Amino acid sequence: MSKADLTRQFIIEKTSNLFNKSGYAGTSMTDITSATGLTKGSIYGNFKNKEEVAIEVFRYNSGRLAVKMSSAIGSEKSAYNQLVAFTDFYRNNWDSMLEKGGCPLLNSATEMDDALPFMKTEVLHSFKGLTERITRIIEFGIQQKEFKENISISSAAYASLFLMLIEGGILLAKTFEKQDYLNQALDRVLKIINDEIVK
Amino acid sequence: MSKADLTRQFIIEKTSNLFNKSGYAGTSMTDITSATGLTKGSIYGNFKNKEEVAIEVFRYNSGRLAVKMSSAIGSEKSAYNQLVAFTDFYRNNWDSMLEKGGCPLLNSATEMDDALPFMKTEVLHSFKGLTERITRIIEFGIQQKEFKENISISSAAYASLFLMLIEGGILLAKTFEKQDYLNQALDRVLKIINDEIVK
DNA sequence: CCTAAAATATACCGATTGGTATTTTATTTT
DNA sequence: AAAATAAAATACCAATCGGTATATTTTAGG
Repeated sequence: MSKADLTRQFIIEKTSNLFNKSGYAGTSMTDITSATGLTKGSIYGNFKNKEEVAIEVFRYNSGRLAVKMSSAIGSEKSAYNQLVAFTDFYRNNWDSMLEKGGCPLLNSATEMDDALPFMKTEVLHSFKGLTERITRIIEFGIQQKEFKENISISSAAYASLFLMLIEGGILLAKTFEKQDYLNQALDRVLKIINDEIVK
Repeated sequence: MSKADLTRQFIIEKTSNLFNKSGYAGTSMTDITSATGLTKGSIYGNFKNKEEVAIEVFRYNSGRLAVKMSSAIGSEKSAYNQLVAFTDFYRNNWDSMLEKGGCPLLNSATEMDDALPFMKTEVLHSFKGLTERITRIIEFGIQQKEFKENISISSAAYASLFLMLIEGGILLAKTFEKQDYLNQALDRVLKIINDEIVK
């Protein structure tokens, strides 16, 4: 890893919470310099503009989420336990997610889709990655005869349904400052799994 | 209605989509003047600052949502039909909501809770109003012997669950540009009503 | 119709915005 | 250690930011 790459990574990490909390429009170059302790010349020596920093920060935030989730799910063998680990991931990491400014997918998606199209592709890609991951677990469970053969909606539909519930739960938990809302969403996800998917 | 009040209302209406789409940080005073055709002097003659415009715009946006929903629900007599009307409201008004920049509650809640606390109270109040409205319908249904006496979670818990599903559905529908996601969330709300609430 | 008041427009303010050219400082390579 | 190269700091840019004081226009009352 070259010095330049190291500094790039340093800038990304130091501003990751900043962008997630204040958004793209709400984060200034001065905010970035004070968060990193570097000067503007250094930032622009490593990134071509503010957009590029924001994109890399989003990739970092959503990437880290994906990695942490993978390690939580990966240790489980059965499809059922993988889905439980998926919900537990949100349950156990809520405090950490909250202090980082909440779910980067939710935050970026709401800011980007209207005014700032430059990151839409990134956000879309992250959402797809997450739903596909859950979809594959369900399909794996079906294949392993662990789950019903004829689930009433498609695996992908269940995956997106879970994501909606969880993102909605995050929204309310953050707004009302009560994790209970997220837990309620997660409990509902588990109920659906038990009632409709598990044999 | 005085001239001043009229102009205030005019400014609010003309900038309502602007704030909902670009957010508070992403909307400048110049944006406001071009959207209204008025000058800065006129804006500041009617509002004390940008914050006040944003607050009034949010009140207008969430208020209109509440009014339109009330008129959709209000014509129904039974609690069940009121809940169906509630879901149909989102189904039928999706296009309109989309071109206004999406759900103002979702948009404002995500931007406000970290960086801009001045509007948190407003957003919270709107969320509470919405959940209380649904809670009352469920309680009314129970009272009318239309719904089960012993629902498995509280009326308020069902109400917030529905809201999570719908806001999550809106998020995905907007991100993927497919109303199907919202419809899926709404179908799930109806399924829960039929399976767990209706006698 | 004239006058007082209210509302809007004009012109401006200092501060901050994103971004760049240039100089200074670190880091490699020879 | 000297020379070449890369990276970071300084100093600056025009443009825009939110906001205000003042002048002009519009409205309302007698």
